[in-house]
Amino acid sequence: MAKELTLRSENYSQWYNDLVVKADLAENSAVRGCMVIKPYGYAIWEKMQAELDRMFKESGHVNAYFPLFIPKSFFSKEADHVEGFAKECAVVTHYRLKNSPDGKGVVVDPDAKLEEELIVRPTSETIIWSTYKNWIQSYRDLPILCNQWANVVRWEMRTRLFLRTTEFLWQEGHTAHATSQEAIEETERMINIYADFAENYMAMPVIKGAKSANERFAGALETYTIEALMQDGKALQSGTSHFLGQNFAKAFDVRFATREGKEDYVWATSWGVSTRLMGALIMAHSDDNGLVLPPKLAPYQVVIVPIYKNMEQLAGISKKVDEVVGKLKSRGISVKYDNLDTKKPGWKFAEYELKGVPVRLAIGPRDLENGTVEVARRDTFEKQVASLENIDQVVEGLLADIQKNIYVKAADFRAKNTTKVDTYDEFKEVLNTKGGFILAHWDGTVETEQKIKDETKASIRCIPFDGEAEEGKCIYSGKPSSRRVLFALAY
RNA sequence: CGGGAUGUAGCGCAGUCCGGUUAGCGCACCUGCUUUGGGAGCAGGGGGUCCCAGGUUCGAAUCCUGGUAUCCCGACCA
Repeated sequence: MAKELTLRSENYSQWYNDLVVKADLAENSAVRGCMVIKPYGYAIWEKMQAELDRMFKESGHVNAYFPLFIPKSFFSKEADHVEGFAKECAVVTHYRLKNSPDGKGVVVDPDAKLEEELIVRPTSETIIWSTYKNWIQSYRDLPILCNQWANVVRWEMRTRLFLRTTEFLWQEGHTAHATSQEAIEETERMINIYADFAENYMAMPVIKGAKSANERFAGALETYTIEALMQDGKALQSGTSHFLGQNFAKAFDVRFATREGKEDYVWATSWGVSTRLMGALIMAHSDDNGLVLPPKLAPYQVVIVPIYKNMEQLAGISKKVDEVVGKLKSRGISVKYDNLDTKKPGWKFAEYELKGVPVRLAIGPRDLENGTVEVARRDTFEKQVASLENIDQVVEGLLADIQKNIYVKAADFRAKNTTKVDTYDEFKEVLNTKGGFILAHWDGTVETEQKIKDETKASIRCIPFDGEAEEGKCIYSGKPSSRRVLFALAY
């Protein structure tokens, strides 16, 4: 029996443990706050990776790889950055183990102490900029548009499956430019790519905007973000793109000869998305029957379940299925035929719903006689009987429809849960009863932002790019404001 | 790192307050038969350092002390 699940319980951790773990996505590891991502979950990540990587390359970027370990001294070069990152890091102090003198297990060999400690990268700005220094002499060496797929470690106090694990997988882009203008354009280009990916592949609507000074990345002059709304009414920062100005170039002394023959520091950006996107995908679309995956990211878009009484019947069905599989594949549709004899059809139906497979085809003796197939869609649970003749066309249309439908559903949800408020009382009222995104006026000061956060836990998620200019008064201080900003409780 | 809760079979739990047969239940697993269009039924079976280390006791899953892990709430953060 499927377990009764309450999706909006405000306890996603419980929900993950009950549901997602069983859907083979991830489980907590023995290592503090780290994830074991099981094959099915990893297949989803690989799909995301493939699409993002393609988008990066189409916009002129290349991949590279930098070391996991960063000498401690690298961190003392960028003051703001250190302020933001120096605290919660894993530090390597020794390089050897030896047998314990008491014969029980092993101990760290005290003689193998490193002269300089190594930091397990929490992000790679410092090591990459110390490398770029050697790559850049002239404007002819610019721009550098590198991306790295890697794991990073941040020793957070509190971890949450997918959203804030000690180790996580991500990509981090680090670019170097000759002009401020060019770097700003790159920062914007990448946040747009992230938004495109979120909306058109993950089927998850996002709001693009700039972070307030308070929420900015350590060492950045400007941080752009995409913010998504989860089904429990909380916001999730799903991707960021930073304009770093010349901060890192100055810290790592990366200068170049300009076209005019002068010397200048290079301009930088960095941008990244992580396995947190898998959390976003799950929380944005799933229902009490399990995952709902957008067809563009589903490890297999179609599953075929045979229904039979004996092996002879199965053989007949399998023959027919082979034709269907061939037709689907020729249209670029990924399909899994589950002919395992050890599970029954009902079990398989439930299992693939849990895994979020967008379309399920069931073929039994009845269908064989009539030349039909039962087609079921995951997002609405609707079933129809279709002819085997043009099943590939039907499925192709259905996949496109599902991709669109779950986006529309999420967009509707967000529209219903976005509220404009004009007073602080109203603000608190909405926050406590309804949650979601709140659009309100703000006086632009760090003090006000911080006070609102301290009193309500709500933070400014972003200053939306597409917000209209509108005169108003700050809900907290009453001072004048020229536009609304986006508030929410966040993960 | 502060507050709270919980560690008993692969998973979910009861038993702990008030110590006392061989530690129990559901799911899962194994065998057999019947089943197969929405997580099958019956019968039989296997699986436990009761988180770890000490202590109290004739006797500890249960009481005491100290660890440790996980989860929730804060602080921190992609």
